[in-house]
Amino acid sequence: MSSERKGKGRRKIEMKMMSNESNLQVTFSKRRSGLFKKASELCNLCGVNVALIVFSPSGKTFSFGHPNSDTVIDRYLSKVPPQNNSTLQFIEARRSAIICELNVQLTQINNMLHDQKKREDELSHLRKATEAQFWWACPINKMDKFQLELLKQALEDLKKLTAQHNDRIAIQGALTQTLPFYVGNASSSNISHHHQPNYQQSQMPAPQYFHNPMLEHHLFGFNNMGGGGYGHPRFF
Amino acid sequence: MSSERKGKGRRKIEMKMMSNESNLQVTFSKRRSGLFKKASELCNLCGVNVALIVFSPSGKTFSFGHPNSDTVIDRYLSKVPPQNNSTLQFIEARRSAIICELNVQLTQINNMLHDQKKREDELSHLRKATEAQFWWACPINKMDKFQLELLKQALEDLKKLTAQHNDRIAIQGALTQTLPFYVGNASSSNISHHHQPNYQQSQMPAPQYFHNPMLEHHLFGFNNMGGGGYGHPRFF
DNA sequence: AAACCTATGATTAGAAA
DNA sequence: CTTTCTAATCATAGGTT
Repeated sequence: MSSERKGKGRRKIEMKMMSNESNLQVTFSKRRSGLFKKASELCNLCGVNVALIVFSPSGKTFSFGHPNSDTVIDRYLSKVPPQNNSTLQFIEARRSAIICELNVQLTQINNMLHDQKKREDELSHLRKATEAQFWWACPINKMDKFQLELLKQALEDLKKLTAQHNDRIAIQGALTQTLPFYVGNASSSNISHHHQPNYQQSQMPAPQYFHNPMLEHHLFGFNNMGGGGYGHPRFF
Repeated sequence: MSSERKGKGRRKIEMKMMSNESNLQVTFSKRRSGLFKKASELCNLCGVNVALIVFSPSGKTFSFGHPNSDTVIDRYLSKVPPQNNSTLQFIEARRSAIICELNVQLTQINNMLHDQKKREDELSHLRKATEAQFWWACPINKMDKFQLELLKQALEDLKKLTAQHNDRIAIQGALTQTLPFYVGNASSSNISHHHQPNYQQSQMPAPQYFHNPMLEHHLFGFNNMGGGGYGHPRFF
């Protein structure tokens, strides 16, 4: 489902050390170029001092500076206190590690957010589709005239079916008393039979009896509202 | 035309020092953040040494380093020869200026390329539209059966029109001999009148005589092929 | 200034050369 | 290692709040 893709264009990648060596090489090359371009653009647009130094995995040095990398580095080094004692270095190293860790966490959280948003959208679509398909499963006082007409028709159909069902069961019951061992379906008979008095199934006709799914919801609704009488429920 | 935009989303900007102060401030902020993010991603993905230093227009210092900016700067400074003499500094300055200049030129060329491509697309679309509208202006041997039928009908209509035109002119000629000084428009008469004998316009009936534009192209084609006779041309 | 929005320009992952 | 191509993803200019 979520793994299928139409195109094979750019894909999102996990923001962690790439394992594939050759892939890493290509990615490094591309992203280094992009990074230097961005630095250059920042200089062109804003005319600020920038220094950028990158060592490639293979040890090659790349640098960029505006107006000049050494000038910017000097300015930077003169700003920071000459921290040559081990305590400051330790603090610096720990800070760096913490930043890296926070970066990873941030990325993970972003991914989770993204996934969650996607799922939300899917659910929203699903809900809309469901509402369209099962419009009749909403409270009656929210239906429009047309929907009420449809429902009325369906309920009248149900009434007929229920009456037939009652008749059938009554006749089956009568036959049972006459022929206690006969059990069968009144498939080809217009005359229905009666059911056993100790009928232990649902108090309701099984939902699948009714071909129109519109009815199921309202049937159960009525059943809950009504006092749950025993015997054959009558709806009209 | 080219200045109208549907949406008000991102627009391309010229890659030169921004003049608007507050705009520059915002852009600097956004792009600085993007630059540092990219640097961080390069570290996360490729695990390479990176140092990035930026001084804001207002003088604030921003820096990033992996594993640590000072470490990377030290490594960088130990790589480059301690160039403290004025010649090397001069060379460096000139190189920097040249790079800036090249950057500007590159941007301009890219813009030209982009514009050219856009114009190309527009022309392509225009050509397609034109081909669809003036399908009948293509060589006859490239038409399909249906198109040939249409053209045939149009040419037969032309034949009739031309015959009528000839008759009209002949009658006009006769009238001229009878009424040599009459000049006027035959606006409300079914019988046309004459034009001056030293008629200097086209040897062809004016194209607008024919209501069907399909004919113009092929008429001129035939006219060029024929020997360009004088008098009233006859096409069929 | 800072954060958010949207349409659109820019970058780049993957595959191949 | 660098480049190219394509289809996605990402970044951001200009508004708005």
